[in-house]
Amino acid sequence: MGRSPCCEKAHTNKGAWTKEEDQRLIDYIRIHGEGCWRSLPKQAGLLRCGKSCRLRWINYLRPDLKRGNFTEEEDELIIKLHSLLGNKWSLIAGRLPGRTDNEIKNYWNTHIKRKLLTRGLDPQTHRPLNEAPATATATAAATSRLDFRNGSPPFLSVEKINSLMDQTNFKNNTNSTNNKKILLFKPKKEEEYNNNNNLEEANCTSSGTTTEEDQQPQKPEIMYKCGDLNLDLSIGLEPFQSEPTRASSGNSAESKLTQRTPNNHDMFAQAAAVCLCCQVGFQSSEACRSCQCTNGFYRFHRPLNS
DNA sequence: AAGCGCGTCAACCGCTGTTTA
DNA sequence: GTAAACAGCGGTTGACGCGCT
Repeated sequence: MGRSPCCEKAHTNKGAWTKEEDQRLIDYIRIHGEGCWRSLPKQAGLLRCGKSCRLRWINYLRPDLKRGNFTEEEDELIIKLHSLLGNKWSLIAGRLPGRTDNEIKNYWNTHIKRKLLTRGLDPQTHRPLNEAPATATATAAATSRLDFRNGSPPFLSVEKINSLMDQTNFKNNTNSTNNKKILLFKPKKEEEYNNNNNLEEANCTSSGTTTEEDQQPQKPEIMYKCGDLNLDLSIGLEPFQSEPTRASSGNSAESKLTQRTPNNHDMFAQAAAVCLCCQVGFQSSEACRSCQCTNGFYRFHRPLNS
């Protein structure tokens, strides 16, 4: 049963790539495109395993990579995304066009960590360093960020949600049956209700302020979902039941979208997802351009070919 | 000039969820 | 239904370059 072995691991090169190997990989992908990493090395004449080829292409050879020279805006976006997502480098990279998860991870460890420390902030919790450890531990788990650790689904603090609502056009509801707070996005302008084909614009271009007249109750709430990022922004007044899944699995955030149980289905279906770029105040940034609306659902797109 | 320490980053490793035979 | 490989992720390692002594 099962598949046949992917490659002859005994006869593969390791370590730094040579220019010739790079060129072979580039030439091959230019002609045949990405994917099928298993058969790629053999067909491209490379003595590398497919995994190594994929990594080399994604992290180094892809033509759309920026490489180096992080801007101040990117710095701040990374910090904010990290405060929400934790060490989900691939998700963070998905919001930064031209950046790879590996590059961001390295940049975080070499630059941003230090930057936060000089600001007196804990790089992991994003809370002040002088905060009492016990308090910090308790509040970090309960209030600081989307917590994927220990397999728990993410949850946000009331203060985080209030903060996000201040920055965006959110309105909160309390679902008493589920004992969970649900965020509902409401576009500012009435015409945005009449323009359902442009929901993404309604979100991405909305300003951070909401006036009384904007709160028009006769209009239905428009639910936004985030396709490939689990921004199930509900908060548990007590933590969710932990799922026995591996916390660090990169695709778990996505797969959980389809792994919801009937018990929490309603809550999940109602949970609003948002454009993170807008959420963290980068509506006008380049990062926001990766947002895309599909079938009425709000989606984030990873950079090309990632 | 040599030795050392430190920072950077490409690449590897090991793990998990998904896919496929 | 099961087992094995694939794909992709986060964590870690080690080579390299640079600055300081």
